[in-house]
Formats: sequence, structure tokens, C-alpha cells
Amino acid sequence: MPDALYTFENENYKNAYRHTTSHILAQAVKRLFPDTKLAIGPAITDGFYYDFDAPEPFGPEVLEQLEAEMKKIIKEKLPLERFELSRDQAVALMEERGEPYKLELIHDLPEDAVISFYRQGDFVDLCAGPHLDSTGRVKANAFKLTSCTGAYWRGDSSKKMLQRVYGTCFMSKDELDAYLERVEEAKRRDHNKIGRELGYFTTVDVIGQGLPILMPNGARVIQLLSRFVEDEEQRRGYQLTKTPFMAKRELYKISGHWDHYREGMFILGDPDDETTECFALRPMTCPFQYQVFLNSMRSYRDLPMRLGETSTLFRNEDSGEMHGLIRVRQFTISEGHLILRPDQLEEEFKGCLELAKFMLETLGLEGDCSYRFSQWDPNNTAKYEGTAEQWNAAQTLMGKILDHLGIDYKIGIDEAAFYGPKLDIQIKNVHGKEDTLITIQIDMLLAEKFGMEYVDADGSKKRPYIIHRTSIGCYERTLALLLEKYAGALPLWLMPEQVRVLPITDRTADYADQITKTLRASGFRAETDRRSEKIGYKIREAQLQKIPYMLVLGDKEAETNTVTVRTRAGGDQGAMALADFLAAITEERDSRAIK
RNA sequence: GCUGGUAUAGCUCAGCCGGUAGAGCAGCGCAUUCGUAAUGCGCAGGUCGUCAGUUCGAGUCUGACUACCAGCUCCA
Repeated sequence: MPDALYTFENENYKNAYRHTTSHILAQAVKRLFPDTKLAIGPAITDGFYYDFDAPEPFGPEVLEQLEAEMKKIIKEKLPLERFELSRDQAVALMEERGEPYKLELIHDLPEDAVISFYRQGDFVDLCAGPHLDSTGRVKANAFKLTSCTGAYWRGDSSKKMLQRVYGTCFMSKDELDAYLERVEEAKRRDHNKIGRELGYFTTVDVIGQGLPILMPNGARVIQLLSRFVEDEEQRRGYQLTKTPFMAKRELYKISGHWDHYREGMFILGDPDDETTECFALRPMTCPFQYQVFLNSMRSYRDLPMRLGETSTLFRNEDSGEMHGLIRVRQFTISEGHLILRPDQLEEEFKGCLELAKFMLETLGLEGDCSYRFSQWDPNNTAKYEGTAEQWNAAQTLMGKILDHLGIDYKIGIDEAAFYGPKLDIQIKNVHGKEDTLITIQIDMLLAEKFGMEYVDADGSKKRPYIIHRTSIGCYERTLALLLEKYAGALPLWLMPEQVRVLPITDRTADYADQITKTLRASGFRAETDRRSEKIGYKIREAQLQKIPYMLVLGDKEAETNTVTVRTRAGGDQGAMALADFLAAITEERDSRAIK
């Protein structure tokens, strides 16, 4: 039998190994805290977890005690034995052992399901398996319990919150250490850390949760990104709009937001008093941009109408949801709506996708993204507008387009917008948590609600289709992911400060200023560091700030009218004529090169 | 919203059993004029997140609130 069978290269073996470790954890918990009830404990991407209903939450000290107990269980080399029971026997066993969560799981199994258990010593768990044959197979020095947090039973926030213990395990201590080091390295790139340290954003208690202040560096990057998007959209036939940040409640009643999204909106006024005016800050741009289309009678010749807006939105997220720049209550998005004839849908959808891909490629993020076809949940229709027929039609159409375009996607049930299915472009942050960066949505419902129509070639009035889309997503989130991707060393064209000019002595400070002036005249963001500090000190500071280019200027350079170039990644590059340096960085900037 | 954790100078962190606040870095001043990741000396900087409570006395103990972090749930 090939050795690879019993390594982590074998996905099945890895999962069985980690799943068995989770059982060892559960056994340790039962030994130390016998009143604890068991929920579930699967293997996951980076390890495993087990959910418990424990009388007391597990703190860090308890995790250490549990690790010690787990080592004992490993040493005992307990064999894992599988056995099957009839439904009645299974229920009786779990009742006897006092495991209400397991009883609920058994109850939900299909009538004809095989009900299997695994036993290791005094510990028995309802489990489909598979497992290793002995607890002794798990390496006692290559596992770690990483955290304990809350998690809802069955992922349902209306159900009880349990204690979830996360852990990881490998087949050697070296692999465990390497994994833990990777996690630490990822944390060092966390935008929430470096974004604050490097002056991209901050938060302030008195302003409130989810309302970050963009500092000069962050504001600059977002300005550069939004200019880039607006120019690119203009090139691709978009018209620019600028619509209000708020509207009367009546607008949201038409769009359906009042019924489906009220909890997510900031409302100004008493929403229940119909005798007074009530406003709400906009959580989306759609109903506002539709007014542009509605402004006059539209011909089939006017379509497609592509509307773009750098649009600030407000969403009243629950208090625990905010995270750095990734999840906030006010954000600005590259929003747009395309109003179309049905025959234009596929072509325009493709155009939106090409634009999104162009943006992602330019930023260097494309390789980190995955696609999700977000559909409604036919069992949860209250969340959605429209009929099953309308949803099926929209989703079938979208599925066809995605297949034509050869998009490799996974399906997300109950992930749709309330008005239609979405293609979400997903990306993971440094913690491995996935968020939507870009979304393209087909909407066959709102045009009807707003009475949008165009006059077709035969003179009859027709209902247009609408695509909702972003091209680069929302700027705050995109900035966060860029900071993480590049650990703060953004591509030259996006760097808030592109060149730092460093005179070695006061004698060359004026020459340095002259160079800075020339660079600025060519549109570069450059600063002179005129302080009376040693060159090593100035370089260190510029390096820590990830400045792409440093120009080190001493008497030699001033005399020969040259600049000595240092790059943040490559160190000293030697002396050259300013014109040559300028030509090189102009090319790098204008091509939006990723270095 | 839920679970757990955290909150001391701009930043990173000390501060014991409750007795009135400490360091390094950053900042400012002076000296230094230096060739590729930290020059030296000095100065200044804090209603210990906020509000209550216990106590002769609270950074330290208790409660509520606010914000931040991780996870859950929810979402761009």
C-alpha cells in the first residue's frame, strides 16, 4: 500500500485524522466536565472544532487542561470501534447518556438511515465516521486547541449558543509550528493592524462603530481607485450620476426596501407615524438611479442605458458585525445599473464581468477570487420579492449566461438579493474569512415596481431588464484587501507617497527639494525628508512606511546632477540621471505595474 | 444581536495583597552634517475608555454603558 494513503496529501486521511482528534477533545471534555452535552465536531479546512453545551464557558486555562487530558487519551491508545444501532436502540442509548443534541440529530435522520456510533474507551459518539483505528495514532505533540468561542446550535441564531472549541492538528510538530507561524504571518498583514499603523484609517469612540475615519493615506488611495473606475466606465459607455444620500420613506416602499430591508436602514423620523415626513439614508442606489431612466420617455434605441455612480451607502449593521474597513456602516461603492432590452442581457452581463475582471487583474486580486452564483431559497420566500416563476426565470437565464461564459462557480442557496439572483465574486481576508468583493445581479422585479418601460420598435411599451453591478466593489473593503495582499506595499500607482527624497546632509537639502519639485511637476507624490538625521534613519523610516522609491542625495549626486535610487524591495540601485529615473517610474505608474 | 476577551501617554506595553503613574519608541528642543533599516543629551506628554457603586482611600474590586479584537449569526 502506498505511503501517501496515510499522509495529509490524502484528503480522506487528513479529515479522518482531524475528526478523530475532535473526538479525543470531546472525550477530554467529558472526563473533566461530565455535565457537558455534546453537539457536533467535524474536521474543517485548517483543523477541527467541537461544539459543546457546557455549564461554564471554556477560558484559555481550561483549554490547557483539555490539551493535557487529550495527551493522556492519546497515550492510552484507545481503539475506536464502530457499531450500528436501530433507531430505537440509538435513541435509548443517547437518552441513557443524556445527550439531547444527539437525540435531535437522530430524530432528523431519514427513516432508512444507518445510525452509526464510534466508541473509544468510555466515550461514545453518534458519528458517521470515518475515523482512525486508535487514539494513539494522533501525534501528542502536533495538535493545539486554538480558541473557544460561541456558536449557535445548528447555525441558527434563534437557537441556543454553545461553546465551540477550535483546534488544529498535524502529523508532526514541525508542520504544526509551520502552520502556527503562517497564521502569525497572516496576522501581521491584517489591514486592521497595518492600515492603522500606516495612517490609512482610524476609528474614534465618539463617532461610533463601523464609521472609520479615512486618514490622508486611505483617502488618497480611494480617490485614485474611484478616478480609475470612473474613467474606465466612461470609456465603456457609462453615464455618470450623482443622486441623493436619502429619500422619503415612500421611495423605499415602492422599491420594497421598506418591507425587506427596514432593519438595515438608518431612519430619520418616526417610521410608524404616517402623518409626518420620514426619511431614510440610502442602503443601495438602485431606486435613486432608476429615476434617471424614468425622467423621460425611453426608446428601445436608448438601451442599453449604463449608469455609474461613486455612491456612498449607509447600512445599519448589527453591532457585532463590523470589522476594520471590511464591514462598516457607511461605505462608498462603485455602483451601477444597466437598463436593457431582454435581448441585450447576455452581452451586457458579459461586459460587466469583463469590467470586473479588468479591475481585479489591474489590482492583482483576480487569482484570489472565486465565483458564487447566489440564488434564492424557495423554502424561505418571505425574504424575497416576486414569484417562484419569476425567480426560476431569472436564475435559469443567469445560469445559462454563466455557463456560456465558462464561469467556474459554486451555488449559494439563500444568498440572493431580495430582488434577484447574483454572481458574487468572493475573496478571503487574512483570517480566511470570505467576503463579497464584487457583485453582478439580474433584476427582473424592480422595473415593474417603478413602472419603468421603453417604447419598442413596434411602438409597444416593454418592460426593461436591469443589471445591478459593481466594478471594483466598495472602496473601503477593496482597500482593506489590497493592504492585506501587499502587506501595505501597494503598487506604485496607488501608493499615497511614491518617492521619498533623502538628502544626506543639509548641504544637499536644496538639491533634494529641487528634485522633489521636478517629480511633483510630473504628477508624482513625493516628499523631501529635510530633517538633520543620519541617512540610515531616514531610510529605515521610509522602508517601514513602504515608500516604493527613495532617492539618496549627497554631494556626489548634487555635483553630477544625478540621483541614487533605492527601492523598498531591492535596496540600493546605484546612481542615474533624473530623467532616466523619471522615465522608469512614469512607465511603472502609467502601466499600473504590480511589482 | 449572541459568546468570549480587551481597554493605562500618539504607539507597544509594565504597574504585586486597594495607598494617589512607569519604560521603550514616536513628538519637541539642543548638539551632531553623517553614504543605504534606529547619533547623543535634555524636555514635555496621562481625569488610567465613560458613568455609577463598595471603601478612610480605586488604575487595581463590583455593575452598567461605549469602543476594539476573535468567533457565531447576518451582509458589499
